[in-house]
Amino acid sequence: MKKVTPVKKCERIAAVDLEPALLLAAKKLLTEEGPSALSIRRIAASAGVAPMGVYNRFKNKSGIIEALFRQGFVDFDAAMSSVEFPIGTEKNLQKEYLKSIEAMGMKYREFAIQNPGIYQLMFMKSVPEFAPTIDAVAGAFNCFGTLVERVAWGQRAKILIAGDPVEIGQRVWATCHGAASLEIVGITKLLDVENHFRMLVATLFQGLLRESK
Amino acid sequence: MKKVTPVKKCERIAAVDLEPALLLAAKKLLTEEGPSALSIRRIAASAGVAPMGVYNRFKNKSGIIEALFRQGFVDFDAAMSSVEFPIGTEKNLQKEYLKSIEAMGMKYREFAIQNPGIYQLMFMKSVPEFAPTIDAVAGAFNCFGTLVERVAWGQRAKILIAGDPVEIGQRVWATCHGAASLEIVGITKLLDVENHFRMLVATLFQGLLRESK
DNA sequence: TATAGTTATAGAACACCGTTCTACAGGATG
DNA sequence: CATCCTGTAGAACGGTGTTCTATAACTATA
Repeated sequence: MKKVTPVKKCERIAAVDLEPALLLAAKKLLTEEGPSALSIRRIAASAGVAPMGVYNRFKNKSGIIEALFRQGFVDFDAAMSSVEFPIGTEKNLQKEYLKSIEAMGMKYREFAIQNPGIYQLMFMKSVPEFAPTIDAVAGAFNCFGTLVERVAWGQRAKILIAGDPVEIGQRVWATCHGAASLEIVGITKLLDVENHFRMLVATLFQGLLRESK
Repeated sequence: MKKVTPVKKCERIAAVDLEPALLLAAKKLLTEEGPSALSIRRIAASAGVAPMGVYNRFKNKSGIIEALFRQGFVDFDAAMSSVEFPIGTEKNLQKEYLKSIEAMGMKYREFAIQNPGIYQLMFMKSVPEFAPTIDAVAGAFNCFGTLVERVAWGQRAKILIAGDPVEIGQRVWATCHGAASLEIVGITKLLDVENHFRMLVATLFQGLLRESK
């Protein structure tokens, strides 16, 4: 028998583009019913296919969840990067800088509460059996770079205190994450959570300012 | 046949005190293998009993998890309350106050990283199918009262800025939780995470101080 | 002491889960 | 047309939470 070069997957045309349909179904289940609804059978059924349909497109359950994880960081990065940043008008620089920082904080919160399922998947290990691969984690850390750059920018402009911008960026991130995650899981007695978030970020940056009050 | 008053459960003497054994087994599984190891069958087997042994002591899986949840907050409260608080020596009051705040923060982190399974159960919805009852949540909020009191104390001593102590307490909590939870799930590039935690709390309180720098 | 009533127990059973295996249908290649 | 490969559905395996059933053990009464 003659040996035949296998037909490459990309050369075949699928009847329907199943992979996006599966991802969409998974995201929908995660958003509407939470992590425990994320089962292979339910994802497959939502996309109108047998469980094997998932295994044909992804390695296993972790595979499809990792795809959600990665897409989440892409969307997150887009959201954060959409926040305007001051150019450098000299006069009200500090004021404008802090305004854009506040806007970033509020954008962070907005992403978290509008995509709680994805947010928990990204930052809160909400699917116990899922651990992202090293590669996916590296991709996730890319968005952190944007934050670090903006911290470093504030330091160069003599607005923020000196120090490792990565470490200070992590302080900012931890602060936003703390408030957002407590809000998502509903651990708060506050009525105006949005204002609380704003005040928290403002307090942190008050402590990060180079100049005295 | 004569109607007999049922024997009350508390009057019976169990062969072994199974309930604590089950809770201990559950805690051990959670700590050593994570939330996905928390199955009725494994808990029961660890305690040397059939699955029904769990249902005889607790309503269902949520029941035994809620017991872990409640015990977690008791332990947490004990840890936090163990931190010394300044009496009021007038002279170095602010310094001592901030020192005790730092100690509380570090105690918070210590609890989280020494009991990551329990911490995630308490604050991070790590068991998707478990939601604490209203009663359990109310108990959980008790520990928050300690923090609020200490914030209010700092306000009365003119150390901290004015404002709703509950809201400000939540700022402190969110900050500690953000750093601790990111550390637990391993989302950080920092080498000295302990120092980062310390600096973060210090930064927040720098922003909460009434006096200028 | 003997009997009746209650409880806790083990084990089977049900529906679900992730995953793997098997058999089959459809299209591309020779 | 014959062959090969791929994607599919469905069954199957061991796991899960939960419920049901039958039995054993224990308490309380006659």
